[in-house]
Amino acid sequence: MSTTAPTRSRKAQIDRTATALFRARGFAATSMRELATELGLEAGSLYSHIKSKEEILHRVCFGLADEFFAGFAAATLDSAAPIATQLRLAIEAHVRVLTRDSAASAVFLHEWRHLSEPARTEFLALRDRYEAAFRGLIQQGIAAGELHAPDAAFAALTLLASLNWLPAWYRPDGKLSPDEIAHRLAEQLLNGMRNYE
Amino acid sequence: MSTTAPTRSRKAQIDRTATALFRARGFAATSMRELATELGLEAGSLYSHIKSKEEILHRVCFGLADEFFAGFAAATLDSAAPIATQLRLAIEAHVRVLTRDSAASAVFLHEWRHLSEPARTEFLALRDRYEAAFRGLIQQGIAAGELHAPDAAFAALTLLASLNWLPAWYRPDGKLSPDEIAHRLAEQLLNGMRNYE
DNA sequence: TTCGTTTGCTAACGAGCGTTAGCAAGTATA
DNA sequence: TATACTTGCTAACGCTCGTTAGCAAACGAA
Repeated sequence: MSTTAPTRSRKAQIDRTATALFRARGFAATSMRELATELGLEAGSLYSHIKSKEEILHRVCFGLADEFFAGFAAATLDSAAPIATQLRLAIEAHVRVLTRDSAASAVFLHEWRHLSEPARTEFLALRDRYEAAFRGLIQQGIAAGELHAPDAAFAALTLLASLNWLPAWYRPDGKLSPDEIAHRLAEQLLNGMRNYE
Repeated sequence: MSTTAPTRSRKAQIDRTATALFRARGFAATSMRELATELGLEAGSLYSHIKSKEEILHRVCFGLADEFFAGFAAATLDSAAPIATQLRLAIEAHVRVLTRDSAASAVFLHEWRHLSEPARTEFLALRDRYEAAFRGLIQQGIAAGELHAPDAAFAALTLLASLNWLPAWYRPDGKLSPDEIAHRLAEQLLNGMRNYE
């Protein structure tokens, strides 16, 4: 294990730096020479650790997909709990993933289109499954009378859209902690902004 | 006027085709040769009509910014109207722009980062101004007791995030018309999803 | 007819791209 | 000390990129 540890860390370091660049400039506009320079290497040296540029993107996108699914599964473990509670937990889990690594999240959200087939199709299938999970939760909530919405699919899209905008403005040193952000998002989405006096 | 009409239309045709490609592949991953082929031209011929690839992006991004500002101004013309009404009108205006040309909207939302300075900074300033306009409206609503939210800035971000996800899934031939979409978005954002029986 | 504009072509430029081959130094294990 | 692996270099490959120069056909306006 100790023999492979240095490899892993160098590889992980490449992934991290690449993720930051992919986020800032986009996948296509980031060159391997830029990435190498950022790491203090020559471009060719990168290929002692990775197979291709796209391999990095693949790892980031699918790695984050795993995290999102794991978070959702944990949030809905207690299927007897009120749907509103499960939904709140799922929102919090989602926000936790987004805030733990907002650069990787931004890449996950925007750069997946540069995956070539068949990875691209596989990725979209995963994303659809995740959206469907939220949609199903909302549908259950409507059926149980806990939630109201004219269209669960529409509500799910709006909900995820609000959450997924987070990496665009979240700063780890901002005034709101991830938990506070998750709480406010859940409140606002569940209660709306209208004041009934 | 008839002498400049063909020019305009050819240029506009290039802009439209480029916008569709920029949306589908991203600005950096779209080549001028690809664009030319799509138009039935050779790459060099494009430069009889445009000055550079970035010029197209610039026109799309700043053109849409104008449309968003015009829509907001029209929605808030009657400043004596209830804030909830103005906000609803502003949401509808925003959705109308997004649905009228969802390809250009997607480029506006995601590809502005490929503008070079100083255009990039100018663009971000415009975007900030637009966000501030929504934030101001929400603040007024909170002060007037029509809306409730712990943080107007937070609420504005969430609201725009929900709206701006629209180009990602909107289809002109879908079952919901732009007006219905705008109405539902406004309802859901103002009322939330929780059911109070 | 003449003139200017629009439109488009071919050919090429310098530059940068992702990636590979071959080599070598360092390091940990046996 | 011998072995294997990690890490990184230099040099170069074939390719694509955005863009330009120069030329030519078509066409409306005078």
